[in-house]
Amino acid sequence: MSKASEQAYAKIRGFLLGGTVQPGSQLTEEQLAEVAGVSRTPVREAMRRLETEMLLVRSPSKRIFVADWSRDDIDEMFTLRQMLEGHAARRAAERLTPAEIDRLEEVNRELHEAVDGDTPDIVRFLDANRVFHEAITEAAHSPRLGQVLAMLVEQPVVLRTARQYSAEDLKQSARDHDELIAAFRAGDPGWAKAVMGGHLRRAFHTFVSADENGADGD
Amino acid sequence: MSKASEQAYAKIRGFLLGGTVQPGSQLTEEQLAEVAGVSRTPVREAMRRLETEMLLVRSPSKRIFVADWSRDDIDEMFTLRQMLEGHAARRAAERLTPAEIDRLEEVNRELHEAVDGDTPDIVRFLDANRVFHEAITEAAHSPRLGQVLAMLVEQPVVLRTARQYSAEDLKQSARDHDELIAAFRAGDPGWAKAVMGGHLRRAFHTFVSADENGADGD
DNA sequence: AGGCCTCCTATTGTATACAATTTGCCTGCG
DNA sequence: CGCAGGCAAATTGTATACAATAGGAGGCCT
Repeated sequence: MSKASEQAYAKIRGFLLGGTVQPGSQLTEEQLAEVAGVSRTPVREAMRRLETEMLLVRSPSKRIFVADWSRDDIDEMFTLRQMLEGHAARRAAERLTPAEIDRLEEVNRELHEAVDGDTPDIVRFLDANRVFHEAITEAAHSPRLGQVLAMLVEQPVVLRTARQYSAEDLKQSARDHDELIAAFRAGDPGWAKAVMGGHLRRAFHTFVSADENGADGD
Repeated sequence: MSKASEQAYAKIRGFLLGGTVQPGSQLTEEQLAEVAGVSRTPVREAMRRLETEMLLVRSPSKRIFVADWSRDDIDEMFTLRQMLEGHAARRAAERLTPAEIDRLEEVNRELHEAVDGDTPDIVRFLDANRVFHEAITEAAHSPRLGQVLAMLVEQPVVLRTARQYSAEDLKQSARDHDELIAAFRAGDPGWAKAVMGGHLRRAFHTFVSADENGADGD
C-alpha cells in the first residue's frame, strides 16, 4: 500500500479506535479524507480494508457506519484465531529450524524482561508479543493463512486485552510462549497447537471479564 | 461493490482464469481497464480484491503479475477450506432449524437430479453445490468466517475440480451432502464436521490427480 | 570494452471534477 | 390529515488529468 493510502488507513483506524466516535454513527468519505489529510481516493482504499476487518460496515445503500462489536464478535474473532493460529503453530512445529527457534527464544526473552519486573512495560510486551506471533505465522509458510490472520488479528483488541492483564497474567503469557518454544524444540505439532489454543482462549476470557466489569481501558 | 467495480472484477477474473494469459506475465492497470471496459479507478478496486484472493501478485515495486498457483497453493486452499468449512458445518449443526434443513434437502434434490442421470449436468451441479455450501456457511452465523471463506473458495477451482469428476464422483458428492443433512437432522456437530472434512479432502485429491495427468479442462 | 550515471518512458498513485444514486423533505392532492 | 410524488441536498461512484516513482536504454568517462 502506498504512502497516502497507508497513512489514511492508519489515521482512520486510530480515529475509529480512539473511542471518540460512537459505534453506529455514520461517516462520509469526505469526513475521513479530512481526518486522514488526503483526498477521497486513498481514503476509499483504506475504507475497503477497514471493511474487511469489520471496523466499518456498509448499509445496503453503500453508506458507511462505525461497526459495533458485540461480545459475540469478539468471541468469534478469538475462536477463529485459536483455530488458525493453532494450525499455524502446528505447521511451524514441523518447519522451524533450530536457528529460527533461537530467534523466537530471543524475542521471548525480551518479552520476559518487559513483564518480569515489578512494573510491567505494556508497550514492550505488546511489541515482543506481536513479533513472536508473527514469526510463528510466518514460519507456517502458508501465505493465505498469513493473510487471513493479518485481517483477523486486531492489534487494538490485543492492546485492550493486555491492559486488562494483571502482572501475573502477563507472566503467564510469557510462560505460554516458553512452552510453545519447548514444543517447537521437541518438534511436536500437537503440543504446539494445544498450547497456542489455550493461550488464545485465556486471552479471550481476560478480555471479556474485563469488559463485563464495565471497563474501557482507563 | 458497485456496478463498474463488480463488472471489472468479474471480467478480469474471467480473463485471468480463461487460460489465455500466462502465469507470471505482467499486467498494467490500463490493460485491465480495457479488458473490463471501465476506467482505472474501478479496476484498481477489483485488483485489490483479486490480490487478496491471490489471483494477482505485486512486485516490490508495485507492478502487477498473474499469480502462478502451485500444487502447494491448491493444497493450502483446500486445507484451509477443510478447517473453516468444517467449523462452519459444526456451527451449522448447532443452529439449523428444521425448516432450513428442509431447504438444504431441496437444494440437494436439485443436485441429485443434475448428476443421477446418464449425462450429468455440470452447470446445474455447480450451481446447486455453491448454494448448498453457501447456505451452510450462512447458517454458521459467523460473519468473519463467511468473509474469509468467500475469499478462499475460488469457484473456478471448484469448476475445474468438478469437470474432472467422473459420474460416480459426482454421485458420491451428492451422497456426502445427504450425509451432511443427516448429521444436521441429528444435531450432531462432530459428525457434520467430519463429513465436511472428508468431502473437501476428496475434492482436493480429485483435483490434483487430474492435474498430474496433464489436464487442463479440455 | 565495461561500468556507471542520466534522462526518458512506462506505470502506479493521488487529486479533482463530474455523474449517478439515494435520502429526506416539502408540497400538493385525495 | 395522510400519503404520494417529486425536487433538492448529500453521498457515493467513475473518469480523467496530473504527480511521483521505478526501470531501462543509451551515452560518457575511464
